[in-house]
Amino acid sequence: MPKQPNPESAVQSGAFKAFIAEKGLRATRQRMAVFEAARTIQGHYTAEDLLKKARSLDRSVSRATIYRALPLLVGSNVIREMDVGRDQKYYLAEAGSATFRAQLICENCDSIVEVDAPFMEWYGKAVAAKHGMRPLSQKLQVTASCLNDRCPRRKPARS
Amino acid sequence: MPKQPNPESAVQSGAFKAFIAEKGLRATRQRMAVFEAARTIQGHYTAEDLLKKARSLDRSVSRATIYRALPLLVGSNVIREMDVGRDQKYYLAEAGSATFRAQLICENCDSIVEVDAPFMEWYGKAVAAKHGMRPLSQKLQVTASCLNDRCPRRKPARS
DNA sequence: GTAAGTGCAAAACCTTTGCACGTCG
DNA sequence: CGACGTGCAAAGGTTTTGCACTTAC
Repeated sequence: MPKQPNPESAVQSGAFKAFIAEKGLRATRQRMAVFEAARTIQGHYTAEDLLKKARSLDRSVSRATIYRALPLLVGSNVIREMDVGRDQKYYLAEAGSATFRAQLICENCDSIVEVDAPFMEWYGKAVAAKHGMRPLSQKLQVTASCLNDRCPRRKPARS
Repeated sequence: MPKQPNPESAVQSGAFKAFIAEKGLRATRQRMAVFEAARTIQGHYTAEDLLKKARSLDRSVSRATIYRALPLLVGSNVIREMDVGRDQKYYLAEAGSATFRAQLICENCDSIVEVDAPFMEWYGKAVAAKHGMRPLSQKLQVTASCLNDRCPRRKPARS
C-alpha cells in the first residue's frame, strides 16, 4: 500500500475545490471525503453506502453531512441522482458521457444497468414543445426480471 | 339531487365485486367506498386525496384502509400507481387504453399530463431481451416547466 | 360463528433541520 | 475572529403494522 498520490484524484479534487471556491463555500475535510467517496464508488449507491465509504476515508463524517453534501455533488455534476421507484434514492458517479441513458432495473437482484439510448434525446423537447413547455430532463426506465442465471447479479455490467 | 342509481357505477362495481370474490376477499362497505372514490377522481391523485374522497362517500373510512386497499385496486387494474419522483405516490383511474403513455410533469404547477407514446412499446422488450431479461414494465417521464401562462395549471389537459 | 377487515395509534423509514460547537479562511 | 460547516438528536412526512373490536358471509 504505497502512499503515492493518485494523479486522477488530484485533478478531480482540484476541479471540485474550484467549484467549491466559486460558490463561496469551504473545502472542509468532511466535504472532500464525501466528494472522494462519491466519485470513487462503483455502480449505483445509496446515501447510506456513501456514508460508509466516506467514513472509511474520514471517520468523522456524519449522516447529516452526507445529505448536505449530496445537492452540491449533484449541482457540480460530480454525481447524478436517480429515482428508480424504490424507497431510497440512488446515485452514480458521472461518467461524463453526453449521451442520454436509460436504466434497466432488475426486480430480482436489485441491479441497475445503464443503457445508452441516444435516440431518446429528441423526445423530451418534442413533447414539451407540443405542450408549450420548456423541457428540463427526461427519464426512461425499464423494469425487468432476470431469467435464471443470465442476470447480471449485482454486477452493473457494461452497457 | 335525485337518487337514481348510476348504471355505469353499478356495472363497474359489479366487476370489482367479482374480482374481490374471486380472491376470496370481502366486499366491505369501506372497500367499496374506496373503490368508488378511486375510479371517480379525475386526474392524478395521492393517497390523501383518495382518503378525502372516500370519506365523502363513507365517513368511517380510515387512512389505514386506504393504504390496504390501494394494492388491491392496482392489482385489479382499477387504478395505476405512479412514481414521479415526488415524496408521495400518485394514482390514476385506469382509462383502459392499451397504448403506452409517458408523463409530462410540470415543475411549476404540479400538473401531470399523460401523453400517448405508442412507439415506445418495443423499447422495453428490445433492451431487456438484449440483456437476457424478461421485460415487466417501462416508464418514460419528461420533466418540464410551463412558460408563463401557457401551462395547463392543475388541469391535466387531454393528451 | 369465525376468519377477514377495520380504526386507532404507534412504529418504520429515509431525509431534513435546530442548535450549540468547531474550524476554515 | 466571524461566518460557514458539522455532529447530534429530534422532527417531518408518508406508508406500514400490531392489536382489539367489527362485520361479512
